[in-house]
Amino acid sequence: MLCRVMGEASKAASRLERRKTRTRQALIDATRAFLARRGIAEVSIQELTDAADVGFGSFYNHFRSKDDLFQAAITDVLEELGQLLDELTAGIEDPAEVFAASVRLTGRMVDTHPQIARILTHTGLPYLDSDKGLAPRALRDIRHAMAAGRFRPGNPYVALAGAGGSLLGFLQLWLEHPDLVDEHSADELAENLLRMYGMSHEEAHAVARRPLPGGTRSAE
Amino acid sequence: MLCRVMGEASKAASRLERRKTRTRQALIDATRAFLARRGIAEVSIQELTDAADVGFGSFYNHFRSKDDLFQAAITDVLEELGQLLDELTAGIEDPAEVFAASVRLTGRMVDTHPQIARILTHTGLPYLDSDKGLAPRALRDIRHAMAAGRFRPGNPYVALAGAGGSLLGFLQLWLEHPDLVDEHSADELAENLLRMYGMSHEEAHAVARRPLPGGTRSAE
DNA sequence: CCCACCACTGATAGTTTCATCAATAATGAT
DNA sequence: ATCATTATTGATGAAACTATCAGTGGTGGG
Repeated sequence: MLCRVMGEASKAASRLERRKTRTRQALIDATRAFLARRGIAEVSIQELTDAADVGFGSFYNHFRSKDDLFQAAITDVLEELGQLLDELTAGIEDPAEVFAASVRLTGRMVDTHPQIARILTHTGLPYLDSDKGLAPRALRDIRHAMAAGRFRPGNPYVALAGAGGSLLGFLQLWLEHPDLVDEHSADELAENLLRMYGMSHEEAHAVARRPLPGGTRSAE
Repeated sequence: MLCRVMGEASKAASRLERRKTRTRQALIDATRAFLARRGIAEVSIQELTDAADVGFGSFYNHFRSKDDLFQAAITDVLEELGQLLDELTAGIEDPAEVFAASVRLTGRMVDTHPQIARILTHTGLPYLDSDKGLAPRALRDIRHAMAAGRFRPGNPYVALAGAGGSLLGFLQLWLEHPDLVDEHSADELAENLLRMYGMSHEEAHAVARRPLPGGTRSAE
């Protein structure tokens, strides 16, 4: 309590704090892996701590309950994804194209980040209205595009629910039936959504086929 | 094994068979109630049999596992809902309107059948490609409308995933934020989807505002 | 009326999961 | 080097859940 000189000001309250953060993140990461495989709640705390290579007792140092950990893990995924999309679309001027590119990139995640895609289909629906992660960003993009006169949906929340739900449905379809769908289908989905928001066929087609930024690949 | 005279031919293999069906349905109904409240799997078999007012041991006479029962309950819901929609839209000629009316009626279920709406948001996504329930009916409607030249989506499966996902997203939105949405929003959603499928603004608006069939109300 | 049959029932044993806690190890200041 | 502080750890007892099974009761044919 006496050392307030450099402890917090420097970066990350020196070591002890970092150790704490590290085990916490280990638990979250392990949980993310499980969330991708099975749905929620079908895993014991023991399995999670084992997978995280952490003592069983450590769990209760960081989380009140299993649900608490699940929530943290999901928030973690959504926030990471949201930031990734923000970075990738940072250079795009047309707000409608920002939206379309976000949809196309997220749709492609079945290919690029299958783990995250599975987490989304297993747990995404209740987070369509979350104030963190993807939802607020999508709402922001929709509003930008509305302000720019490119979109004319009625209720923007209905528009958001429609887009988010469509995306989840698309991911689910691709994951379960890879034969019916490919990566260009994600472009088609984006085009569909642009039409839904009031754009003409031609305009929607053009915007949804522009070159995509960044080709970040990873198997998570 | 000797009496095949009137046993099966009459109606429902006389009493013993009916008793069996009754307890089975009691379990399914109780499970439906739980599915509406919490998500899947957060309930013990004991709770289910208690709620169904059935002996604990009876469970294993009818279902192999809890998951088995959940599946049966969900199928039960979806099938009932599908048949209801079929009945209500039976008199509509225009296939595009059949589709729109189905969407509008399902969207309104937050108001008319909140229990079923909750089951859909909790468990619906994985059933978007099921061969029973709503999905095959929606696909049928989409194909009818395509054949009639009223819809021009690209891949009909992408179209289906988009519509189903949008609906689930809408239900979720309404359930969690009743202040942002009302029953007319369901019409707006249908209109959005019609535009997504290639209809013009005017046409979509007209079709999505035609009078709805049947006003079946029930609190389930 | 009696008997064979079938679904129903709840107690039980065996397993799994949870939350706690006292002991241990790591950290950082003196 | 020493010590107070704090995170980590795995063992432990309690609680919950599952699957089974021997017994009960309703059903329908003889």
